[in-house]
Amino acid sequence: MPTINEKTKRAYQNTKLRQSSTIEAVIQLCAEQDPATLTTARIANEIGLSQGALFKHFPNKSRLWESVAGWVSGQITREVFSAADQHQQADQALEAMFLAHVGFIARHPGIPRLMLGELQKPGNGPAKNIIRQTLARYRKKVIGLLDLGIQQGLITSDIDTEAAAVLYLGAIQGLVVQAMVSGEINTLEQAAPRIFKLYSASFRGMSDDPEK
Amino acid sequence: MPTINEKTKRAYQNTKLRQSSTIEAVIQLCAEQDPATLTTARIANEIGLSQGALFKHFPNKSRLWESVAGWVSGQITREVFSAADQHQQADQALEAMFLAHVGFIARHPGIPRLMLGELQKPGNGPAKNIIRQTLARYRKKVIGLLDLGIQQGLITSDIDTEAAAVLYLGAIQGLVVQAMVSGEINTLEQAAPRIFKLYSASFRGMSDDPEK
DNA sequence: CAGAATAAAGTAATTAATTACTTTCTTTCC
DNA sequence: GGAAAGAAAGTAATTAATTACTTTATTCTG
Repeated sequence: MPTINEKTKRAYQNTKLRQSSTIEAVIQLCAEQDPATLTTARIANEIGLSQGALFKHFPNKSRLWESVAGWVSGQITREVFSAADQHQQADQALEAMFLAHVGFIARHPGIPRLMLGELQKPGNGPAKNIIRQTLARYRKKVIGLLDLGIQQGLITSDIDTEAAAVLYLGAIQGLVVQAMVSGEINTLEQAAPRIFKLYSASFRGMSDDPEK
Repeated sequence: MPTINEKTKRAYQNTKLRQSSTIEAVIQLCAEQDPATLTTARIANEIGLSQGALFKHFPNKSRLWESVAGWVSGQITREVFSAADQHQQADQALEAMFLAHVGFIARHPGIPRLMLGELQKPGNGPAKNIIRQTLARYRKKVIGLLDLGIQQGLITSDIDTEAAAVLYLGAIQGLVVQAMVSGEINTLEQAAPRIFKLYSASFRGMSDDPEK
């Protein structure tokens, strides 16, 4: 009953399977290579396929990137948002989101390179737009949670929510880029809580510490 | 006495002049194009030179990138550090540094793309190392100022300085990437003080507001 | 067996670098 | 100071390698 390991066993796989293998391979490869230098030959080789055969499953390279961007967008949104939705208190939701995002990146180290690589390109490519929309949705979620936190009295009411959203995303980026530079992806999850604690100090501010 | 406008007047320019023109052109081009797609032909055309002639002034493309990285590193370090050194109080120095950095990027919008593009590449290319060292030096400067601020009683003594340095760089990155995504470089300098104000709230924390 | 999947070979375009040769600038020497 | 000689900077064309994508023929699979 070849249900689970169908991917590795069968020699001839249908397009749907090949597509998902390809996306997985691209994300894997981005962990060790600049996306801009990723060739169709390298991708095909990674999934044990000839270069030409790749084009039976994707009409062109641009569409391939579009698929990858779509997968990343869906996955990151699902994981991060669901982490947030498990908490009633806004500050806890923000922290859960933060840690979920960093954890996701730690499990898929190629993704920052992938996203930055797309945003790098000027103009409005389809893949870039997907990433852009994902960031915009993310931003709105953060602002929404900050507003909720103000209502709940957990966040200073005089906070600049737009700036706080930028700083939130910047905190993640800073963390990730720092890890990318030093080549230590393993330190990511370890450092994440420290960064968030500092970040949250900017909007807790006040003197009231209910838990201590 | 052809001293000033030598660049535009002379048809045959010496290597030193051509090198600086090339660096300038590359940074200019990065503002509107992905560095990874920048060809020697495009660069040569920008400075009014044939493609082949470029190799009279640089032995190869890699060395060209190295020169560009070196220029960026020197310039950013000089401008940002000198801005910081004009203040005695650590918090003011940090703010001046922050604004100087953002201002520098606003004047050279291609630089983030350039630096991110280099950091994108895995391995240890010479150009990447220059960028890496620049960031490391920058990080140390920030940590040094935070320590000074603690001594001066301007910064909470229980602060996690390493995390604060990461968040500092992340704040700039977040700001810049946000602007890159939305395509609005003009909003950069406008938003910068708001971000820094929020950032600094994370280490001022306490209730004492000497100025209000 | 019929259709889908694959490998293998081919194409046209692009790119960094080289080459053969020309033009301009700089130095030398009378 | 001015011509002659040499160094430096320039062009235009070419090369070898690489790339995304196509075509053809073969092999697997329901």
